Amino acid sequence: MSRPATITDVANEAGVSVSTVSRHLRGDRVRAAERIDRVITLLRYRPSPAAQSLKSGKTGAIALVVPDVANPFFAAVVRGAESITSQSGQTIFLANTDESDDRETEVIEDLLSRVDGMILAPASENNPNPQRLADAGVPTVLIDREVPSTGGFDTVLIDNDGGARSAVEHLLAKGHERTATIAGSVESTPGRLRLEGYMVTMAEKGIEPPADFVQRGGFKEHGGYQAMMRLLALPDPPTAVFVANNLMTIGALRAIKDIGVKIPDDLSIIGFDDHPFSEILDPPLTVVDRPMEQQGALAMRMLLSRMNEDVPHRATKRVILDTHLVERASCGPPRNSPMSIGPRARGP
Amino acid sequence: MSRPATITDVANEAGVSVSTVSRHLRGDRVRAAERIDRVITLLRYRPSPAAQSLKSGKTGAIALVVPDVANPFFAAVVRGAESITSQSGQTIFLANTDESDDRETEVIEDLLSRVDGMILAPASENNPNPQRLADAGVPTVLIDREVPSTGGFDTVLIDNDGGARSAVEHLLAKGHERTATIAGSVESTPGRLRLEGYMVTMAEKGIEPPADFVQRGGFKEHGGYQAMMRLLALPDPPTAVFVANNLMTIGALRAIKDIGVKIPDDLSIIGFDDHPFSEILDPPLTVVDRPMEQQGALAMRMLLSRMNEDVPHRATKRVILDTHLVERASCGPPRNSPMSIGPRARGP
DNA sequence: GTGAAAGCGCTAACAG
DNA sequence: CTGTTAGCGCTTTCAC
Repeated sequence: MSRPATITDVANEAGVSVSTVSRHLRGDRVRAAERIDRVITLLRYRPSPAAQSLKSGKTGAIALVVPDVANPFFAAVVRGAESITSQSGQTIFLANTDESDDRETEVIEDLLSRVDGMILAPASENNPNPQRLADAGVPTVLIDREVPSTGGFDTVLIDNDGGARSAVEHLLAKGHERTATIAGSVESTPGRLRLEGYMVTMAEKGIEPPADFVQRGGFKEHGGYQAMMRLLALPDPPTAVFVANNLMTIGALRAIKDIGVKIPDDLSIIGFDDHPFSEILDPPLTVVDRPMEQQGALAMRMLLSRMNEDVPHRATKRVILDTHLVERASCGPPRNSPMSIGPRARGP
Repeated sequence: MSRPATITDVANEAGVSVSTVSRHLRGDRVRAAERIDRVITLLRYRPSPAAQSLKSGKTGAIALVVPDVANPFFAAVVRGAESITSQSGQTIFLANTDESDDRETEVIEDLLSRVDGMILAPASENNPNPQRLADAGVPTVLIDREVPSTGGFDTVLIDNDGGARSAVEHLLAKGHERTATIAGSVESTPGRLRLEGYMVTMAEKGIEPPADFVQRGGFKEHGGYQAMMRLLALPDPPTAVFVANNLMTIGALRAIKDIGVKIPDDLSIIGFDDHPFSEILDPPLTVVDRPMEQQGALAMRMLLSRMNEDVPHRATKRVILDTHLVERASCGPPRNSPMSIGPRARGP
């Protein structure tokens, strides 16, 4: 518990110079290798990251900045990213922005000079933070969300539009002309694109949903609850709802339970992002799923290769992963529709 | 995007010495204050954390090391801890150990010299990592889990034993002599104590559960699934199960669904740790809950005060937070029991 | 109030 | 292969 040993302590104790110790540490062959190793363990020597990075300009760390660590999607992204770095010897610093641009600014300012690279899921699209990173020369890859105004970032997205489309088409195919949506934060890429996917798909079928059928939920459970409550209170409520993310879906389902609406008889519901509990709900939840860990792993691979680059300005990569529909049992035909005749039908 | 500005650049540009700039930055009154500020923004100057900590020995960062960021409990702990640091100007580095001692060792070795303090939920109780931190002189507070062998840490626990007891007593009160448990990792504090709570409470009622009634689930969803499958495959299965954490409960419920067992008619189930989805399950899940964010906030407060300490060896604090039972509808009387007579009874 | 200068622990020339 | 030495950017005496 005394003062931590420095490289000088090791050198003295081993009877060599600091450069020899340093070389040995970096992998060069040295005569005193064994002796140095012995002294290192004896003294519990650990190189000081501060000194190393002051000298080298490298920190050996990567930041992973996400809006919500508690969201199972981002937890999966973290797992995916970690699975890649475990090879590379880089440390990951995880940070949470709570879906707030301001918090994100703070976090980034703080991490900026402590890391060699950053994976960022920006809280919103019109947000100067990624540009800040670019200005500071920190290699950055954007994940799940992009910032159109300031190009030049490698990005790993999913097909939000296509995912939303497949969800809405699924509902439409069951006969739900009265399909509503609970959108996330439309300032963010997934929020905007999933809403767009809903609107466009509806329009293609010649349906113009009433304004009330588009509710905002802000990506959090509470927002999903409120939004569903508003939908259910409508004089002429929807027969189906597309909820644009996992957390909001939990909230929406709570509202549905509180009101006593029956799924799928009274209301069909489809979520975005799968979750282990989707299967154990009653009825099991139909969702749009996507390769979450893969998204994290890919982003990390892209970042690593970007960081190891000699020429800093290679062309920008933008990859879009596919979603797929996992059909379970939360979507049925609307009540009173011709399609609802059958064992499940209950109406007059 | 050129070389980041240093304090020397600022000093030159402002026409003062570096020490004046440094003093201004640290809050001293300086004549050139305004001019310096202007130059700082002009040059986008940011002090280098590496240089600062090399000089001062402080890093301005705190590590929060948990076994599983994806577990909603730890996500809540993170939120709680962040709510405290946002005042203190410290950065939080979050790290994941995946419930593995070895991974934890790596992570800690890596973070050791990058932070001023650490909040750690050790993967297991017989694990040298906390001792490693103590040896290195890093102020540490343990959360949720302790390491009995090496005392001397401030610790924030919950009443695992009492929580388990209340769960088992709840089941017993409904008439379930045949109560089984799905335990977490018994190498960890909560795993060990919750199992102990189960055993002791059963014993007090004069019940000795068959060996098969104690299943290990390792705190992950998959383990809970497997464990419940084994329980359900028993020639004489339990009528109630106490599952020792949230993730395993999801797995257990999946197994129950797969097999087609009905809750609570065929089987009662009680979980540990509440979750938003507990309410939307059918039937809603009865659980033992605890103040999660508070646990994180408290740990951070204790760490901060420990870090600001002059005398390094104040007496160790150990706080234990209470749990409470949230009764919903997943526990009923056992089938065929006298208590099951009533509207819910279905047996012969 | 201010500036000059030493030095935190390490790496990377540069000489041997 | 090895040792000497000059900083990396910053804080902090120490003198003014």
